[in-house]
Amino acid sequence: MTGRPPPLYGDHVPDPAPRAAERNQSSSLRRALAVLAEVRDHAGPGQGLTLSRLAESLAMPKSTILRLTAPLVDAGLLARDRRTGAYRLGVGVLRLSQAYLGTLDLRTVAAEESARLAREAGETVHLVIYEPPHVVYIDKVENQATVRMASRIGSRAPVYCTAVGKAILAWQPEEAVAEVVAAGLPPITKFTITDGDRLRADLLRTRQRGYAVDDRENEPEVRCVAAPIFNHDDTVTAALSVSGLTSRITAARVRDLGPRVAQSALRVSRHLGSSR
Amino acid sequence: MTGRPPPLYGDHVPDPAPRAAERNQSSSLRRALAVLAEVRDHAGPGQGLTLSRLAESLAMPKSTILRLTAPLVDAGLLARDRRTGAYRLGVGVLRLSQAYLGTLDLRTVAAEESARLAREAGETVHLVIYEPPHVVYIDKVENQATVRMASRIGSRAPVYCTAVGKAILAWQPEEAVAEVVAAGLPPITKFTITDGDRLRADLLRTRQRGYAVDDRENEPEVRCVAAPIFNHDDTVTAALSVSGLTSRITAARVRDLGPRVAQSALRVSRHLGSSR
DNA sequence: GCACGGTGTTCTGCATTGCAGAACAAACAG
DNA sequence: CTGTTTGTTCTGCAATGCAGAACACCGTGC
Repeated sequence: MTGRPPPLYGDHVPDPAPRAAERNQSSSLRRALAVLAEVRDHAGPGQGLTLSRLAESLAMPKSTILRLTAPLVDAGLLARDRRTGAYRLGVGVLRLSQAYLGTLDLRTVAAEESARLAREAGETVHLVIYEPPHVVYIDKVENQATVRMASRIGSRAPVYCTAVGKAILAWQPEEAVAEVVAAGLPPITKFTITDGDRLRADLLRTRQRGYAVDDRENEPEVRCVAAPIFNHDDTVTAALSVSGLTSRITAARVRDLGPRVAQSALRVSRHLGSSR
Repeated sequence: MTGRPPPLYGDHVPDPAPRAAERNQSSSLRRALAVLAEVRDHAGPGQGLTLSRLAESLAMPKSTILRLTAPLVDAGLLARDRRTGAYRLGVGVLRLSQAYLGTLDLRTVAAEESARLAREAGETVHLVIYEPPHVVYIDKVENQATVRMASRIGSRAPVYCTAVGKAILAWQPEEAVAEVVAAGLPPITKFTITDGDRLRADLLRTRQRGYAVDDRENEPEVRCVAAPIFNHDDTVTAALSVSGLTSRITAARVRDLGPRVAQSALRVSRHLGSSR
């Protein structure tokens, strides 16, 4: 999407014998999706992206964008401010994501367990899936008592500095870990693990005790305990976590919560057909 | 989207002089979006849509769908089951909706609805957000006919004696109500509710009928009807109201306005992604 | 075993369809 | 009013997507 390879735009290679696979790339469709991505990434709460700005940043003629844009607006994926004419995302995207979340059976299966965990722990519970190289939050159960955190559903987070990420990564093959390390481990807080060997040691401990811990590695005031959810083929593509402010989740509490989160995740795994 | 007019697909009108506007319709892009919509609408939790089924229901050749689909998959809007090859929505749609919800300016979303409400009711409409322990006026649409009231945008008001405040409070957890009561309910007018239990009873009625009423509780000559606006996570942090002088807004008129304000607020809620 | 109806995928000539520059219109700013 | 930005329409050119047919690939059931 952001990193679509060579057929960037404007590269007209006068290929004498263009293969079919190289011809049929739906360039217009790809460009339309590039427009969509551009609007998604650069559109502040205040204003959207104007036609000219889009044309400039995507290096396309305005007429092209106008043409590509019309169907997107009709479909509700884009909307146009009727005063300024600026583009923003449209309500249609909500329909998409709602439908998407509806198709996730993991969410349904885990719902009961998440709710119980949230109630018993009195903290916020998150459910994430693994979309390399990130984890994506697909469900959240909040305890009503605490200060509300921003809704995370749909947002992404790095693998190496979150409990859920590490819980998943710990059960991936070594290559996956190597890739994550190779991609770099930029520090988010001063507690973030930025060394590959230390990360591997942490993943080993995670496997041994059955749950992962994020001790202020992603947010300065948040501790987080997560356990892997095993698929029907015993691979790990999801995780369940309990997180909260450090004032509430102490080191001692982590040792109490860990096994309970692992238990909950295990029950979900069983529902999915895991043999664990 | 589902009801796009003539250029359905396959209608080749042998127009001798096709206008530019009729030529540039990005038919391929439109068809790609039709594919997306089809997957969105017909993809149960269990399985996705197979290529052949898509081709059949959309009346397109399989090769076309395959070609259109490739970029959508690359963009993450569609995903393909690696075993069955069936199409389902991809995680990319979450990124879209996440971005969409981030850019939402409540004012913009509510603007259209507020204007209509103001026009139909012929009274002043207010939009407020909840900033405990107050409500803050963030937009106002006046009817030109009446005497103008002092501009309220940005000003704060107590929760317990305004319709907007009560509309919001009625959908908060009991702790929030307790806090408000604990902070005290000083009388503003002689109609102000100053008793915690009476306030709770009023909030209960508000929940039951779907809108809140301020009967001269904040200003001696003003009646006000308000309804809650639900967020994308179905919490309430804003409200919409119609207010006017008691001479114009009678008790009977309140019963007429109530459901209409509730309707308007509901429409705004839907735009914000509420499932209500 | 081999035909079968069912998948998904590749290929290729044809012309429809999208391309982009230029020309136009409209809204501001100086 | 002239200049500079914006958004929009137009149109010749050919690149690009179109769709049918041909291919490869399962499984199932005579």
